[in-house]
Amino acid sequence: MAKAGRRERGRQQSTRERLIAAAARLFQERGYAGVGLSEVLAAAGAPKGSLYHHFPEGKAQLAAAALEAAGANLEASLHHARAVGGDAAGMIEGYGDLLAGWLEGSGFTRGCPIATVALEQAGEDGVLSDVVRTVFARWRAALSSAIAEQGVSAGRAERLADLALASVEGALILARAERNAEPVRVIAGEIARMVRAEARA
Amino acid sequence: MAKAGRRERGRQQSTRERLIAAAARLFQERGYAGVGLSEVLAAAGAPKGSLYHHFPEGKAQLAAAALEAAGANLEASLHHARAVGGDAAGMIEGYGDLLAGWLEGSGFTRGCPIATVALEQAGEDGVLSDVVRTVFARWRAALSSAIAEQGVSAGRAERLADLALASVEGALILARAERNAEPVRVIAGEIARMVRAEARA
DNA sequence: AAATGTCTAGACTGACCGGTCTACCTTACT
DNA sequence: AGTAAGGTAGACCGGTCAGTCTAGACATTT
Repeated sequence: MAKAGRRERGRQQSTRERLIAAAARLFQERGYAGVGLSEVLAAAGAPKGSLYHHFPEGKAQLAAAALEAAGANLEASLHHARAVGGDAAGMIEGYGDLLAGWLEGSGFTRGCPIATVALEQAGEDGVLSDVVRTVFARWRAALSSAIAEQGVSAGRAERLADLALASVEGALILARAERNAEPVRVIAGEIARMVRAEARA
Repeated sequence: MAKAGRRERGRQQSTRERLIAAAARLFQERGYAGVGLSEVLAAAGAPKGSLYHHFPEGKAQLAAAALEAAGANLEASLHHARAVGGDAAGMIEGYGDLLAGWLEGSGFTRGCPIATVALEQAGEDGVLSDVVRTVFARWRAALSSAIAEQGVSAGRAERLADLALASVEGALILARAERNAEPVRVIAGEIARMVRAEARA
């Protein structure tokens, strides 16, 4: 059986996975500086020793792993929304619906999983800024390739992808501030309409 | 001379004003939790006693005053951009240019003066959340009234204002992450074009 | 000049921060 | 059985956090 350690008991998560999940949720809710390690450890049910065993470089490394995981997760949802929604516009609408649902389901504590940290860290240059950059790039690529497949030129598709991404990110800020998910749906719908119009043309 | 204390020496700022200015800049750059009071005090050149004299409720009260001041400042810039730009679309373009200039001038450390704190505090309900809400509301009102004056219906104008606000906020996130102000200008131009089209119709 | 209220000044406090360290438990291999 | 490796457990460390407190500087009023 080679590698099956205690971490494979049933379908429970390993300590490492629990740490990442707890960190992702907390950083999403209150940002990097706003969350202490003790809180992450409590949420994950793990002692400090485990954290520094799995993430020897500490908080920043844990946060990088958490943002990466959350980014990959949302990227998968994007691709799923595209498959379900049919075209790029449907993808954007589905994406907006998904996020609006997250907002409402969490009492507006969870918006974009990386935006808060992205803003906090925008000035610094460390691992976190790098992760943020690559996650955004992947989301943009997913959007722009979907738009380009609708017969929009590559350059124009990238612009529209930027616009879609920015609008939804901004809508999430407004929605969380007002505790009302409507802006997210409205704005996603608005952008979807715009993309649809250009795809037809 | 009644009220002229030492604070009126020349055109220097009072301690209170320096505290607010320093706090506004630092919170804009790195968020609420990411900035310690000692750092604000050092930047303002003031001792702790002065802070707690002017802001007896401490950090939160200082931050509220700082966000309010920054919000009013940007609102004034919005109105100015409207006067200079001629119409609502010009206002949005001018607004984008202004923010893009801030970004570049600060090495991408300063974006929206309230967005970072808005996201950090979105879950909590304290003074800060209230200030964030009212500042966004005032920005939106400035935008939507300008758009409505172009012959767009009130309801539609509000939607477009939401879209403009959200897009620019989101563009600021992307721009700071990538250290490139272009998205801000491009997206502001895109929204301006959209508003112009609807105003003509 | 005495008194008053405003503001400055910074030492100090207890709590919490991220990070280190040693000890121990469990599993796998021999 | 013995041992090494992987992982868990939490006490502990210096530093920094927001906030309190006492003292005094300064300007104005009486």
